[in-house]
Amino acid sequence: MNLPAKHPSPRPGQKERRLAREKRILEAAEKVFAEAGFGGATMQLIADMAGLPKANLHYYFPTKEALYRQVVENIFQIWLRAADVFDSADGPAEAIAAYIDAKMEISRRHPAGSKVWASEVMHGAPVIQDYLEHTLTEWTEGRAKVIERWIAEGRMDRVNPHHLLYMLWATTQHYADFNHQIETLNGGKPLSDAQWEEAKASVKQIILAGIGIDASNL
Amino acid sequence: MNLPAKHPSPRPGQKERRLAREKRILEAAEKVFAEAGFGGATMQLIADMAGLPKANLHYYFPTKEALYRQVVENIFQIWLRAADVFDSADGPAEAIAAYIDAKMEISRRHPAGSKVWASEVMHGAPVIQDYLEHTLTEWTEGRAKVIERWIAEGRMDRVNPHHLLYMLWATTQHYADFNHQIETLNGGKPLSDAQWEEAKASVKQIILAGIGIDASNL
DNA sequence: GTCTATACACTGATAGAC
DNA sequence: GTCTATCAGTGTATAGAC
Repeated sequence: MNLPAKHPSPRPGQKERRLAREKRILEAAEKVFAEAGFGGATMQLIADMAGLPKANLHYYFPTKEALYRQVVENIFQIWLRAADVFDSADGPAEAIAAYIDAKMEISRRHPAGSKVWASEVMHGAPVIQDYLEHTLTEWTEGRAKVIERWIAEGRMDRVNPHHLLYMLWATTQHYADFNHQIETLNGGKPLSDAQWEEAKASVKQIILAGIGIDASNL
Repeated sequence: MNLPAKHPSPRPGQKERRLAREKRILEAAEKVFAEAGFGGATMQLIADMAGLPKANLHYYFPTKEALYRQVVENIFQIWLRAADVFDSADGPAEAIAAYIDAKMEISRRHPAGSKVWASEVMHGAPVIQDYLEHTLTEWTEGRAKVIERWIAEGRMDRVNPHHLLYMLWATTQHYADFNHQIETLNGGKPLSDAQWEEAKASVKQIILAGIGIDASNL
């Protein structure tokens, strides 16, 4: 006799199905939140894009805000992984070049995520404020100290470390957040592979030279 | 006897009153659109902030979109005025330094406007696309040519003019669009006068050095 | 576990009294 | 010219059938 368990016996493959569907929802949500903002996004749009009935969203994510929160936290994780490469090299030239490459690659592959992040911060970080105050603050202060050491060791010009970091963030994320403007100025076409390489090279050229680093051997 | 005209005889001071009220509405709208995005903004919020009944908004601006459009166009005008200083100097050092100063000042004085602009572009420029395609494209191509001439004349390093312009926009606007993040990293406090000066100096230092310009005499 | 139907709140916008 | 009252539409969220 079949005894359907009240709470579903986690049959093999069942949990995976659920996770796969959650992932589809999160990807759809990221796109919709990026295109319309939190206020302009509707559960209906997200559901349509994920290919399931609207009410079903509320089964996986109880509220619109919970879904949004999950999207933003995922983006922060991607941001953190890119931040790691800052420490993978032992000198300013390699570290900053690798960081620029990593962040430019995120802007290229995850423009929607970057836009959601930008929108969240622009609106005062209503859901991610604790991450800004702790994780981001610690990371920033730590990296500022590293930069100051490099300066003291004479390996780069004396610059304000915070403003250097802001410039790195601003410039790399601009290629995601303002990709529509960049495409319009590019004749309405997305940047080609070669143009992306030139963008990365240009950013590295100006910033590295700007802090007194000879990048000719990178 | 008093003869109230059907269509109000434009009494002295009447037109001014209307213009003043429109201005109050536009300022309130800019703030609300910046804080909540187009989708998250409500006519009720804007009306409350402007200090008049909701329905009255529709007397001055027929639809939410018309009000939004006016806000965005005003911001574009401010952007254009700042762009003028690019041509006011005859060399790259003065021109770019003046442009950075002007755009940083806008970020400081008009953060809400900058956020509305960023949001508009991030969402694909639904109302401002024609400005991007014409006014902005022409300005950008013109300035790119000027930069190329400076390069040819040996007055600055060979860099891609477009990516230099993107970096200028990204960096200066970052101080408005991400001011909440910057304030959080500044211990929860807005930048002081001295810190703003240091920000401007840092941006100019890195970018000018980055394109091979000696800024010691600026 | 999944979908249909619906409750309830709130939005942009308007009609009509003043 | 300005405000009060209200409408139609849409949004989030849920109850309950399957």
